[in-house]
Amino acid sequence: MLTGRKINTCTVGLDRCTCFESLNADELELINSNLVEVEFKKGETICKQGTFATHVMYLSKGLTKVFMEGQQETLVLKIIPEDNLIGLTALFNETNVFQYSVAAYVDSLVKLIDINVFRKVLAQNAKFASEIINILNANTVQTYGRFYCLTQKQAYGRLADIILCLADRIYKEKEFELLLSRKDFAELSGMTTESVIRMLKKFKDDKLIAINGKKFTILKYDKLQEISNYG
Amino acid sequence: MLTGRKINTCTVGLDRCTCFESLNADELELINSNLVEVEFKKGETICKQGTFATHVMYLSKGLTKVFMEGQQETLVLKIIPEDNLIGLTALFNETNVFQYSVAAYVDSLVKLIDINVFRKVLAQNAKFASEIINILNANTVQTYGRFYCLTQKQAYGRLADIILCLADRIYKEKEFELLLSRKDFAELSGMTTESVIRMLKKFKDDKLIAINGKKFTILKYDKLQEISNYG
DNA sequence: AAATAAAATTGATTTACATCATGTTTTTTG
DNA sequence: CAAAAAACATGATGTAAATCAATTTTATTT
Repeated sequence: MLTGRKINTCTVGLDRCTCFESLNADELELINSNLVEVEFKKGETICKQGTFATHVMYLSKGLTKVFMEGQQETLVLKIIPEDNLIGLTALFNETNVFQYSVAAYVDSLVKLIDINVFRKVLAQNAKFASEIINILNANTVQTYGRFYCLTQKQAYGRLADIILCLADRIYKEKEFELLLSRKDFAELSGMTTESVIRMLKKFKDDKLIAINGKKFTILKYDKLQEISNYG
Repeated sequence: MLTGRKINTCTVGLDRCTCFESLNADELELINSNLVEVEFKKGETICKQGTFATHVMYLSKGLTKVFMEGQQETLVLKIIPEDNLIGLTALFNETNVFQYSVAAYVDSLVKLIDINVFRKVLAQNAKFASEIINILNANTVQTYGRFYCLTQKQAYGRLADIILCLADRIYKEKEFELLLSRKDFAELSGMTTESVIRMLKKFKDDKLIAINGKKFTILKYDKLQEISNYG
């Protein structure tokens, strides 16, 4: 029996990243002097699966997806909104290679932090390391939730989930302009584009949501929540 | 394109847990004096989703599964063989509650380490913290692999996967006595018991494996590997 | 603004796997 | 060692969602 917080496909946390506050002036300076900020356009690849991990990334602006690429299939592991660290998994990876790709859903700003500098600070500042453990664990729990949803819930539930996630955690409005294409949306909810379209239409016909081009409006929040909790 | 190591549903790493070697005598003593060892019989619950996380666990002997329980569905997140830490995710969890259950596949021996003592050592020993980050990341990468397989591969591939995992990583033999029931086996490969039985029969008919009661023998390793890489 | 390309939509068909039903072993237990 | 209960096995049927095919709408380029 799942207790407490509802499990969803969404991986967007509500907390702000505060780990850098545990650094002293020297450490902060060390990080900042080994950092470059890069702009990525919508759709661009920020980090490519299989390449050497030379940086830890901090998304200062934008919205990204972290995903695994197979022969033809691709799996979105998580979505990462601004003010979050990306690529921590590569920190102590014996292969030193990114196990996933990261791409920008919208124009994004990314700070690239030298991975060895990051490692150095970790090894000397236990408080900071604890904060990072904290972040890693929060991430893991969220990914477990998504893992559960994508394997156990059926398509309508997953779709309802994502819609609520976008409204609650990304746009923070019941009405929003969807920035993702139907294809991205489908990938995110683990189904085909055609299925997403058909199911969105069903939601629309059932007056759970209103869709006007890219504008989405949630009409029956509770019903969607119910469907999300397995519909 | 997935590069390097093959991705599989198996979550059993090959490395031994060495993190405690970074502790000094005092820290080790602190851990050891706040530790009890408990025996769990096959099938017993070691840790229950939703309960307060008071301990980090170290599996000194046995084989366990970490799983999420839903209304009716259950998802095996990972399997954990001996000499591994369990429950690290709970370390900094704001809710202080286990997000998953753990159960023993076979008779197991578990060391329960007081979570606050563990936290204390983490906060004072950056080297140890780094090792833990290492473990967390290795775990995450493995879980991502399983996540990918369970969502993208079809049933035959997943089943081939698990058989290879057991042979390669658990029993380290091409012939082994399966300790799991068909039901457990099904749960682990993300399908129904009936499907597992049917597909095992197919593998048997195709002379990929031989089954004699609980005894499994891998006959065509390469073919199974091929099926696993999406068959 | 016409031409071209890409994205979105709709319908028909297929399929992998679950579910249901029922029978047969194997294991457990009084 | 029967009897009851799990676990294992197999066939028939159902179905959620993918795939395939075609059309319409929207966006991009010349």
